[in-house]
Amino acid sequence: MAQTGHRASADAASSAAEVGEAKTRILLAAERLFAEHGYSGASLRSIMAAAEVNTASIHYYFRHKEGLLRAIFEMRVAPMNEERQERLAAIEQQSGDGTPEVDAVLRAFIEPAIRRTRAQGGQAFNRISALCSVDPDPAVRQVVFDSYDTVSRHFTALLRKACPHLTDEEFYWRQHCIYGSMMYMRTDNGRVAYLLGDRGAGHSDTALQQLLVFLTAGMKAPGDGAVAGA
Amino acid sequence: MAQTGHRASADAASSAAEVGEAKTRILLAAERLFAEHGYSGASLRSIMAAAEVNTASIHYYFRHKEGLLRAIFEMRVAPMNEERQERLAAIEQQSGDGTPEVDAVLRAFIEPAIRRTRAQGGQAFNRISALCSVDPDPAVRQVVFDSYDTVSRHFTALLRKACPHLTDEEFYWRQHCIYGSMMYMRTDNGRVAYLLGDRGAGHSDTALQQLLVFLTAGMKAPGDGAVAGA
DNA sequence: GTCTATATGTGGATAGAC
DNA sequence: GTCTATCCACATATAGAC
Repeated sequence: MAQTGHRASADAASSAAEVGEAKTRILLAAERLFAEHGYSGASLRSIMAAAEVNTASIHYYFRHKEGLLRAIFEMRVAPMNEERQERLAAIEQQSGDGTPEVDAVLRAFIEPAIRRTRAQGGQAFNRISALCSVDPDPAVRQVVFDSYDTVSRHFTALLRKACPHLTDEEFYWRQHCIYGSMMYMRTDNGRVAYLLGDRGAGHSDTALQQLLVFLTAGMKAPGDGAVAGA
Repeated sequence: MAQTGHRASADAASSAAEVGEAKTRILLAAERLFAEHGYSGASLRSIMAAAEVNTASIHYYFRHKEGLLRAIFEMRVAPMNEERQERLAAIEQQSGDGTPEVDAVLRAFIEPAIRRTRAQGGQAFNRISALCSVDPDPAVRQVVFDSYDTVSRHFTALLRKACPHLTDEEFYWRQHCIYGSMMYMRTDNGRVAYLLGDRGAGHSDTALQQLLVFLTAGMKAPGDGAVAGA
């Protein structure tokens, strides 16, 4: 009830089921509408109507539209990134100077991003994240970059160590396949799960499983150097 | 010079280097700006300014913004789809009742889409196509759907025959990886090549090569049925 | 066919009363 | 902190003269 002065944090979602203070209602409504129509496609007016707040409140709490988007990202990405970092660090420590397992590195990075079915906004955010990651608007790209860059670098460095059979250029392009596959999976998965609610849980598991199998095989495939080995 | 009454066709790009009649200038300017800022991010005003035409001409030639987008798609996709269909049909005929090669089917579908470096608008369109394929706007999705659906179905059917080791659900999700990888590759590839001009040709070849290696490995990876074979 | 001027709608953001 | 009323920029689209 109190603490409206605090910035948007991870517990915003958990307290959502309760009475719903204005700020939380705005965040959840925005998340839903951004997922449905994209960032630029969802107007502040439609968000205000869905959240049942007045015209000025969004600017009061979030300054501007971009601030609202950023708040949503901070709310959702923080716990995801924590989990990713922990798991990546564990792999790093375990493998020492050797080459880590491709499969494990991919799973550590991807699973926390895909498996977000609880707190019903989680799946909607999957779709937002996917859409924003290819949005041409520099402001949007900046939000995405700020949210993911640190962990992504960590992931990339570790995955690179796991793929000594690839040249830098080969690795570069294959990484595109990883991000693209994740991105596409999240748009659809987000849409499906949004429509199906909790019934989408089974779908989500299969999707994750197939994604990991696919990407692992793709990264392990020999480069130009090795001809038929591996 | 004449034939301004004809609808936008494949030769619009080739005659672009000439004097440049208004309609062609609009098409090329729109292609460039849609690629740069996305469909909804590029205003008709900015397009008119770039094409050096007046406010009314776009509506005169294309009725509305969506008509302009559709004209661009028709101009670029028609030849691409022809090539795809030919190559898919060739594989189909060659393999008869047997199972076609995964590698060949993927290449037939993907190569015509990625290798579009000539007619400098080709790469810009790659990016437009990628962006629009995940655009939440129903009108945009309709344009994309109308352009690609027929050939996509053909491709899917043939690829399905090439993957008897997968269940329908496994196949469904792995297809997401294909479309996602293509999509992401095309956004970047389109951006890079747009900035680099013809110097991006080498990049384009490597990108295509790695994409095919990656996707082939991913699709060939055994499903749940087969455990360690292949 | 080509242009200028403008209609009409909607967006984000603010001022200022309560 | 909360609300109403409004500003202003910019979008698509059209009317109608030349």
